[in-house]
Amino acid sequence: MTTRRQSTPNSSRRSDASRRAILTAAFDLVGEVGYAKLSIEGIAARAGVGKQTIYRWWPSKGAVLFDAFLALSEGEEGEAALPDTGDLEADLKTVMRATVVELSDPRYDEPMRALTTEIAHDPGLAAVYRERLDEPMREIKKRRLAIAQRAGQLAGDLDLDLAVDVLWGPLLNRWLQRTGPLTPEYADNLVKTALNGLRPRG
Amino acid sequence: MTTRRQSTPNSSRRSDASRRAILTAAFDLVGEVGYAKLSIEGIAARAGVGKQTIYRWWPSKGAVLFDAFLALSEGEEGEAALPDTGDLEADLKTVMRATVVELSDPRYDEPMRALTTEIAHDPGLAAVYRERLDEPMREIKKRRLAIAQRAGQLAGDLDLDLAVDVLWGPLLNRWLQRTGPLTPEYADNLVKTALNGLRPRG
Amino acid sequence: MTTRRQSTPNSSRRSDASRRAILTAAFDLVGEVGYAKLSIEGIAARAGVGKQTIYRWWPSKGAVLFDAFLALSEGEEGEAALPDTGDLEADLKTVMRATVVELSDPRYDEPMRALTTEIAHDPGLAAVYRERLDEPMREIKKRRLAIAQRAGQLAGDLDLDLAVDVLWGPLLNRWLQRTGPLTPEYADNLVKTALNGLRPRG
Amino acid sequence: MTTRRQSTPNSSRRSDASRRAILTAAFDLVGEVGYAKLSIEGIAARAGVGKQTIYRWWPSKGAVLFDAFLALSEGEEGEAALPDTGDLEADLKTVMRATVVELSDPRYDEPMRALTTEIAHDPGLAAVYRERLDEPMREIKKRRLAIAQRAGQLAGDLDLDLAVDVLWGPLLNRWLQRTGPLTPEYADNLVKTALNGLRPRG
DNA sequence: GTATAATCGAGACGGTACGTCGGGTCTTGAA
DNA sequence: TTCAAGACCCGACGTACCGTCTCGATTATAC
Repeated sequence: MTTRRQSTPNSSRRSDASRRAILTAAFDLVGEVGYAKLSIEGIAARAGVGKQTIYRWWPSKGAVLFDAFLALSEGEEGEAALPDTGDLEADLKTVMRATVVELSDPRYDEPMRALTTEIAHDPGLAAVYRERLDEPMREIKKRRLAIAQRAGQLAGDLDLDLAVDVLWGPLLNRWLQRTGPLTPEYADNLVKTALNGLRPRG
Repeated sequence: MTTRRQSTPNSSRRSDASRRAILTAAFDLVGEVGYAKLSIEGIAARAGVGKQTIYRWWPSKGAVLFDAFLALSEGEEGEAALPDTGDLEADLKTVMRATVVELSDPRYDEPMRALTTEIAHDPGLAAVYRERLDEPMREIKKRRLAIAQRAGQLAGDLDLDLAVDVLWGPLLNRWLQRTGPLTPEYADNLVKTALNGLRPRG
Repeated sequence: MTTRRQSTPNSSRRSDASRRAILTAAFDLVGEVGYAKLSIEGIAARAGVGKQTIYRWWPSKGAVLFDAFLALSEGEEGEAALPDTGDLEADLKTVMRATVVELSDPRYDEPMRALTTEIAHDPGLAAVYRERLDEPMREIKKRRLAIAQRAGQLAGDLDLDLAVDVLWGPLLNRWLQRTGPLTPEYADNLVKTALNGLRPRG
Repeated sequence: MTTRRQSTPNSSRRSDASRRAILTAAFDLVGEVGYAKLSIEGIAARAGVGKQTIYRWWPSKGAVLFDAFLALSEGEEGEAALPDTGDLEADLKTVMRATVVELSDPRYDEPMRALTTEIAHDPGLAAVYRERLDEPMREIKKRRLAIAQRAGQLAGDLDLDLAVDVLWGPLLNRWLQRTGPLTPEYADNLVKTALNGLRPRG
């Protein structure tokens, strides 16, 4: 039997109850009052914790929030995979529609914006984000695309990282900047257009 | 046709010197200290202006910053157009490379991140942004794409708004989240891939 | 027929309506919100007058308030005299009781405290106060005392200025510092004690 | 009998260094710039203390100043007594002349005016003032008068509180309102007149 | 009987201070 | 040693007024 995997290196003295209370409080609060009004004091008060306990273990407000997200996605990792029915376009549409639903859920919208913009301003956080969240997710996506590529459904010389960008980038950008509404139809059109390209086909 | 005098409708009593000083100070400061450390107090001090003069005319820090951007892009509007050599792919690569250069310029990087994330958190600001900056720019892009479409270089049923998303979304997303480096090569590959699609061609 | 006596030297152009509105507003406001919260802006707003109109004619908040008091006591001056029934002690008690009543009237209490403390901090104002309000009142009091002195009811070598101090000083001090309640009995005892002295008689 | 350690009941966590620095700064500043220009911000800066530390422990600017006075008079209390040579008039003149000197000292004049006028406007402060400063001082004075009264030097039915008023009220009033100069002669005359009364003596 | 110049209401302006919030550090006493 | 609690110094918030400064729009003489 292996020891419990630990996402944050802990001193043996560290109170796990406090840690959990802080992450929960942070996630809840950012959804309630928004990122701008989120404060360490507020998190500490809500979590029933001294401010020092937060400062002792996290370097910044963004780091707490980030850990709160990590805690959420913990356990999903490793096993997750994109659906594979053999029909790439259909599978991607399914996934993209699910992403649309998730981004539209007010319960996740605010916290996710908070995390995203925090990352945009903090290169250090961005690096951790890439390593701990973005890369694993990207790997999952690339896995499905690689299967399709091997089956000749994607261009043989296609850079799969770029492919992920072309598929998800437009959606995330539209979400973040509210350039337009996020609908299942948009998800479908996006997948179709990205796959076929803007040029006319034969 | 009469010339436009005033880009922002002003009370007749408003001091234009103060307005300009504030916008300049805001833009400069956000580049120097970053958005997180940008303060109304700092802007006022740098601009040699009372705080009240800022609060009198702008509802928020983000709104000041936004106006600073507007002031920058003023005058360019209306005449601007994407290059048109007849070769769509080459033209788009030229534009996309220019965008890469601009986004890499530290003089614009911080302020643009600040504006972008501010918009992400403030729907009101987002609406103004769409109307005053995003839509005009998007129109310019769509104009070039429409020409190509009429020339049969783009799919006849292509939604040009979506096309703009597919072309620029990936780049902006990579920039904001620092998912990877912004290089001219990336710009080229992006354009090529978006035009041809992920699927194999002929 | 003589021309109207003018308490403040006026330019012929000065608007008397504004002047009156300002003094009224100042007096009313100091009674409503207290001296600490009395502001030039408030007075101007209440009087329906531009701030500059106040600054043009008065050097300070205290000066406005002072003029408001002058305006009140205008017209009384000159004719007023202390009662003279022949019985000095009775007459002084009457006057002192009236003073007690006036000082207890909430309509005058706050403004009078304001004026008094303003004078305490502003020697310039104090000088004007002495000349325009204190001296005239003191003269009236001394007139009555002089009559009594000539009638042998007061010590022949008595300094009447000091006598006024001894009679009214204790009352004003008790009022201002709230050292004790202001009652008619206190007024009576004060008069009696001041007249007879602290030493035993006879 | 145990020694008293703490004059003001303190939370156990309160920093006594800060408390003292604040009181000293307040007293010094009021003497330097006057009460009108005394600001919490200024006190905090001078004391090297955060503003919040002042707001945490005092409700108002006046309360700080008041405590500064209390701190000054601490330690003197209890032992102090008026001189008693057997000659009441001489003793009172001595005391009254000392008061004149103190009130004329510019080092005490401004702060004392500030305190007095603050008390005049704040009944709450006035109550504390009576209890902590006025009553103890008054008691000391009455003690001396009581001795004289028992010796037959003062009227048997004399109200000693009123006697204190009659002796000190005129002086304080003249000082505060600057009705006239404060001289040793005035002190002497005041004592003599108050003792003998305004009426002629046998 | 009109010019014309001082005065008016209004309110923007550069400032100072307000009283509050939260940042991040430090200390205390209990577990 | 860590924890909850919270005082501390500090910086910024957004507001209230300060006293100065334009702005037209009245007025009420002096032309």
